[in-house]
Amino acid sequence: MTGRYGGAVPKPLSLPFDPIARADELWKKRWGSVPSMVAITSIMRAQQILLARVDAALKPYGLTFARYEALVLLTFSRAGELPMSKIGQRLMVHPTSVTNTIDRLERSGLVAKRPNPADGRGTLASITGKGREVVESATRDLMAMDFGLGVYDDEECAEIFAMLRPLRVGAGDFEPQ
Amino acid sequence: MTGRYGGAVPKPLSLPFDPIARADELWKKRWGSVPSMVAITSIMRAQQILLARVDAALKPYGLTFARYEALVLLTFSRAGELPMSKIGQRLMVHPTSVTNTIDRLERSGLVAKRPNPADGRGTLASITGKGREVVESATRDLMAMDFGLGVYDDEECAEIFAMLRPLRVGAGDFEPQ
DNA sequence: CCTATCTCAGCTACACTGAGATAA
DNA sequence: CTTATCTCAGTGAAGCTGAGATAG
Repeated sequence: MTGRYGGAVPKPLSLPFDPIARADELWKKRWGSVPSMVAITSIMRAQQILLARVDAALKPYGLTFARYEALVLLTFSRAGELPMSKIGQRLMVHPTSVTNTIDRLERSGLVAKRPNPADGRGTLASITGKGREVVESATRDLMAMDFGLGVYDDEECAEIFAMLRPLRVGAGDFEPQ
Repeated sequence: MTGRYGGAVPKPLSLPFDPIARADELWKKRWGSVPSMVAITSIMRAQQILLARVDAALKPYGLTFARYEALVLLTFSRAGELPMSKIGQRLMVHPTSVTNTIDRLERSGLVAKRPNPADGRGTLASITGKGREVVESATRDLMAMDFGLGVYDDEECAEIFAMLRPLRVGAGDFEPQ
């Protein structure tokens, strides 16, 4: 915490006004009312805040949120292992990103890789005992901090989920119902 | 579009179920009900979807959303110019990121830099005529696509803003009221 | 002297493209 | 042969730390 650099991301100077509301006012005068601009800016900033909080909580484990999600996904599978391709589909990430993520988890000893006996082309990523321990501890920590969403109660969290679901449906993530 | 790579980010295979709802079910059995996990995952995915759409729309202009936001901010200032430090505070980004962003805009001829006459340490970033043209065109495009939020009407966009505001307040972004 | 502003070098995490090996 | 799976190399955008120059 040496560099103060004027107060940027971690602890901003607390602007005397809501920057998004301010942008909305100026936007209206120039280009007309655009509620979607206000909404997207809110989502972008929310993601930034939450990712910073969660990544900070995961740092002691040498995990990022992306790697944590991969570990959880493996935990949820029957045998504790999944093909790389399945991981990419479920986490909505690029295949080369899966390679990268799993390689790092492997280097940390949290995941092992082995050829897929059912498909000579494929590779299985399987969670190790150490991986299971780490995911348990990390999950306890994240739950204790409500994944950075402590200002909301359970019902409000459910509303956020419901509110954003149509966007995911519209993006073709899954077949509704 | 040569690499099909199994269908990842651009056009997923459309899972037969909602992956977040599925995770919620499995999560409940193992760690108990955690609505905040569902909410954060929704926000992360929403941001990913929107950023991909907006960045695609801005690509013809050689802009990213981050650079576009910087241009808009300059457009909103009285003289079309702001100190680098102010830009960082308003956009909530790191000072070195401001340097990087503005340098790229300068290389594209959309922004010019000059020493701050009121503060010998500081630098002003000022939008150029070309920068104003580009931001006008880009804004027209983004508004035409509702910033990727076409599935929501104006009222729903306002709800998203209202819903996420307490999170930004809690992060110390600004003083409410 | 201390603080503020900005830049640079270097690092990390991540997404993507393109190419290629291997197997279904 | 075509398609699918995965890896590697390289690029680009972005964030951070640490250090240092310069000025208030």
